[in-house]
Amino acid sequence: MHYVAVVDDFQLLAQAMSTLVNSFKNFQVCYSCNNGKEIIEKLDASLKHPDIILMDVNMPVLNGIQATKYIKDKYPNIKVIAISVENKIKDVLQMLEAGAKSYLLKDIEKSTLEIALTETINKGYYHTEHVSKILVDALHGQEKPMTALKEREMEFLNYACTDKTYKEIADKMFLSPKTIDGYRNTLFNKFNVKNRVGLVLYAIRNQLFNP
Amino acid sequence: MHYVAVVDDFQLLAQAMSTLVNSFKNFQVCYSCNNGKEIIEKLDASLKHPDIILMDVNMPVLNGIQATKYIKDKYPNIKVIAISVENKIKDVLQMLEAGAKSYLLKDIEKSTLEIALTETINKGYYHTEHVSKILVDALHGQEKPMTALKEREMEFLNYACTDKTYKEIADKMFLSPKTIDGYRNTLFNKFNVKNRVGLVLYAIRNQLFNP
DNA sequence: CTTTAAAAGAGGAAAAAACCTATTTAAGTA
DNA sequence: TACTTAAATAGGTTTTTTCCTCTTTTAAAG
Repeated sequence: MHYVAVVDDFQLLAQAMSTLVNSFKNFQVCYSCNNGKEIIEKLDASLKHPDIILMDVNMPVLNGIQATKYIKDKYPNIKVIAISVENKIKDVLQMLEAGAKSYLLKDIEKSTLEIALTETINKGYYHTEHVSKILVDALHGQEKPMTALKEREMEFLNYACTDKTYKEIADKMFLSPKTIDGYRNTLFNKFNVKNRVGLVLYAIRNQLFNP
Repeated sequence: MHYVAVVDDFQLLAQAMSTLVNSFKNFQVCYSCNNGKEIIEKLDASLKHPDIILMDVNMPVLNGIQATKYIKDKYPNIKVIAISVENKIKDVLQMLEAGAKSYLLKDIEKSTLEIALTETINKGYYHTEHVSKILVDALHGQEKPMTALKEREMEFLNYACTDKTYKEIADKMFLSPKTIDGYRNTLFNKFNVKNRVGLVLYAIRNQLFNP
């Protein structure tokens, strides 16, 4: 019998997922928490630890990436499986880098979860096709190392993602409208877009701006 | 025994939620679907209907609001309980307006779901404190209930949320650029925005467009 | 068969956005 | 200090967007 901890701020999901895991033959939930801080506190307070932690990525207080880093450092034998509703490339890479053994997406099925748990116990990891693709792309697909934006460019981008005119943005940033013109063209080139709507969408899709 | 249908694009949650509902004494899941279109097709195809539908709000293909409207219209006896990870005021109001009997938030607990199901069967509705507050605020604070978009307006909106120029959109929609001009002005007024970036942001923030 | 309302379309004008090609300024470095 | 580079800035032009007011067409209602 292998013991599993479930960590998810979405309580309904955490509890339901526990029920699901308990229905699997060789697995049993030992505890369920609602954020990274809680699971760490539980681990630090108890002598017997779970074999696997099903860890949500986006949580308040302490998110899955931070919690996983801490856990891998202090309890390297505990295997962490990341579970997220989002499949943002950044999240996946950060989570795996932090030490997660698997990364499951929201469109997973009941049986997949059992397979993921079993494989993680047996082979030490479980990757869906989707995640494997992200990993491969990240390794030799140096296509878009996403040129880091400078402070000022970032500031402009955030204004560009509002209904302000460039003149208004210029005022806000204490720059000439012509300089704003320059920032716009720079970002158009960096992001390979051709107008402001393209810029806004790119920013949102790459988490440079939260709508 | 009351029958429940679960509709959620998050399969893991849909299946887990089904397990949870099945564990309640007087409830049993009759079917589980992954978007609004699926549930409607199942209802239309079968003679025996569920008493309650647990309906996610944000789903692809056909979202919970649209599905609920259809269901309340065609099968007024089926009670819909909305479930959402988001607690956006607009979502709540639209969902209740569409005919949902309850609106549950992501921080719900196992027992709350059972209570919500029971109350909805007995009293016809179940509101958490949080949702009640939104309702009261909405009554006092004149939140305008988002005029529904027409088919063609929706189509235009989706094109407007791309980097296409209005001329290109006109070509795509087989309309004159001047008519497109009209659609734009209509939506500017409906959404109370003043330019295309505002339109795009409004669409995204209100789930009329997925970035 | 009118009356009415909504959708589609048009003309013209002003504002904003987008695209060039420059020059000036500031800052870091050999 | 002189050299180099990037940020800031200008001028000028074209295209697109936005905002008016107005007519035609279509569809629904009395």
